[in-house]
Amino acid sequence: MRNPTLHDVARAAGVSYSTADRVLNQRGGVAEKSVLRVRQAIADLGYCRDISAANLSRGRSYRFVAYVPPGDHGFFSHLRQALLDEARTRAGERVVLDLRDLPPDGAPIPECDGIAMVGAQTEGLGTMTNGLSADGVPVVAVVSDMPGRRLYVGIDNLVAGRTAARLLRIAHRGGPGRILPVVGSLALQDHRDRLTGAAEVLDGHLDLLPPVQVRDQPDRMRRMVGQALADDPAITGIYSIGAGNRGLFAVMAGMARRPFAVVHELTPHSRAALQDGLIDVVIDQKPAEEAARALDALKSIADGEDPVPATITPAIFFKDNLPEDCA
Amino acid sequence: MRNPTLHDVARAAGVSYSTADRVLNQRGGVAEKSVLRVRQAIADLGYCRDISAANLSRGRSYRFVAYVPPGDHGFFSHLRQALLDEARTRAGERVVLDLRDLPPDGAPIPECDGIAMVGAQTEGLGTMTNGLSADGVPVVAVVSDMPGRRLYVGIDNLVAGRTAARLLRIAHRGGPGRILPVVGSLALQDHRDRLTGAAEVLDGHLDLLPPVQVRDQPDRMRRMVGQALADDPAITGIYSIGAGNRGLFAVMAGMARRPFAVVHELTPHSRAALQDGLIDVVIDQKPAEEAARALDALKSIADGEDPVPATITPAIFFKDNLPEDCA
DNA sequence: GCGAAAATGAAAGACGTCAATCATTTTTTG
DNA sequence: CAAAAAATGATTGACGTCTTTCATTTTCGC
Repeated sequence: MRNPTLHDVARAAGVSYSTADRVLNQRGGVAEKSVLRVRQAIADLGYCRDISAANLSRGRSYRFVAYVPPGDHGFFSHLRQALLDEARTRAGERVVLDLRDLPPDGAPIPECDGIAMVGAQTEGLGTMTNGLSADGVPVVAVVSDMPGRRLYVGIDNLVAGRTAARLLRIAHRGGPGRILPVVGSLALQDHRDRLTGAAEVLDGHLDLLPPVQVRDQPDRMRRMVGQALADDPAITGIYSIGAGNRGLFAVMAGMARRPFAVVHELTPHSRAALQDGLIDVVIDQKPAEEAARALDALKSIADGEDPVPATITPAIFFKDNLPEDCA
Repeated sequence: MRNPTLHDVARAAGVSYSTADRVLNQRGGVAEKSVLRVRQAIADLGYCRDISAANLSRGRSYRFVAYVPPGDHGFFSHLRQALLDEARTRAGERVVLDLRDLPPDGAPIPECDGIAMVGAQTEGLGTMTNGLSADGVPVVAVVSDMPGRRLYVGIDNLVAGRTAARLLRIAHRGGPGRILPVVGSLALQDHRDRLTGAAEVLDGHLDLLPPVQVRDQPDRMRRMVGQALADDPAITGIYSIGAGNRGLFAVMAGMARRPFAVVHELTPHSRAALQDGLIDVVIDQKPAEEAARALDALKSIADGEDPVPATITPAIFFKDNLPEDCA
């Protein structure tokens, strides 16, 4: 009925609790045949160490540090909130989260059991190998991947780009069209990935114009996209890959026949634009889910398990399937 | 640094551990002013009971029962597998899941800490009030809602229908079209909801034909949809609301100019059909996520917390954003 | 102010694991 | 075979909470 304990395992293996413990926790100094017998007993009984009891005993808490780029609005502020919320609901499971701004290059590595950080353009933690920072702390990349991390939790941006392109193709019904891609910067891997994915699916079906770079700035977005639309009235679709979409919405609000528009990230602004019919699709990476999965992963790693690479499938929102809670 | 313990709370409140415990666990027999002082101390220190320790002490395990309709293929078999997988990864957290077929009416209620069941057409557990079965066991509805449950974990079928309709509208680019809805049965609330949602969004834009009922049977689907398409060559879109889609794929495979097709649930068959271009969109309710959220909810309830109503946003799959793992 | 009732305090043994110590047995080595 | 080394067993006190028991103090009604 109840799960077997390590005592049961020891008894079944015909060894003492100490020996079973030495095997389980790899303390060494155990004869090969004893190791095998204990392993066998563990397998036979289906023993599964009680993590709660173990953590209680160790007096251990999961101290995690999350690094998120600063900014008190937009996507990253959502992510921050999601991380804090998620950590709070796990407070009873001894999870303590320390949320910080992305550190400058060469900042000291905090003493903790794991780090979640937005990858991207930063080198904050210096070189990492085997998913560990220089001090041996496991690092999980969130939202944006980075080299050397132990695990990446986030959407596949290539796939996101392909998704956007497929929606654009559907909206053109197989007919011709000209698509304007708008990126924050081509220096960002994420943006390049989305663009590449889109190009793959559009290729041979719709024309993909050279991308406009707006540095995630609304006013720049407004100016440059407005200009592009004026220069080329044949534009039938827009794929906004980065941030600063308020500028896009402003442009769209002033148009009679709008091109089909796909943007990223559900925010109060994009939500309103969707509802008002200024844009057609929002591809959202669900920061709440990313936060939850990131903490799951950090906990798994801290427990010595193999973290399950939870792929986040981006949500696709239209005017008609917006979630009720204001995001 | 470390979380305060109940001892700390007692000390801060100037009472004994016993009294603090009596307040925390509502054992009664405590003077009002002591209750207030303890509550204050809990708030001041931000005390949060260590659930692991509590469970360890109680020798408690979370014994949950899940009722899923029988069948060794298709959606429900996915759901079963997802539930088992999810339970296994939580075995270390004392979660024990007993997976059963949906019981006949009036079956005895198992002794356990919570029940997850697919709602729908069953009355298996008899009357429920306040989310509790007759024996006081909390019940969570999964996939399909039911009256009297404590919480529903699943997608909003109205929204799913609206989503499908929006995709159909996009695919028609504002032009005219005739949409054939295919349901399993109009007796199923879920199917009616999806149809209603679709009707809302299509209204005034595309013609929605009377629904075909195929009882989730592939051969019936094949026959009836084939007939409908032959009778009305002007059909430009199909929304398959229920199961039995293999029949649909067979019909589509024999057509030169296919209507735009939206179906539900990602299965090996629908996946293949999507990749082969036989259909255009799959709306999936992500059984793995539903399983995870259902267990989350049951655990929360068992811990006496208020479960967070985790809305599941259906995933929208095209040919280009299919997940890698075979579903 | 006296007895009864209510409130409080003190203590102890679980729960399953960890981590350490020390004694004892077995195996290896020369 | 004796000594050294390796392996094993036995035991103990945490960790934070639950639960129960029993003794003691405070409060209340009359």
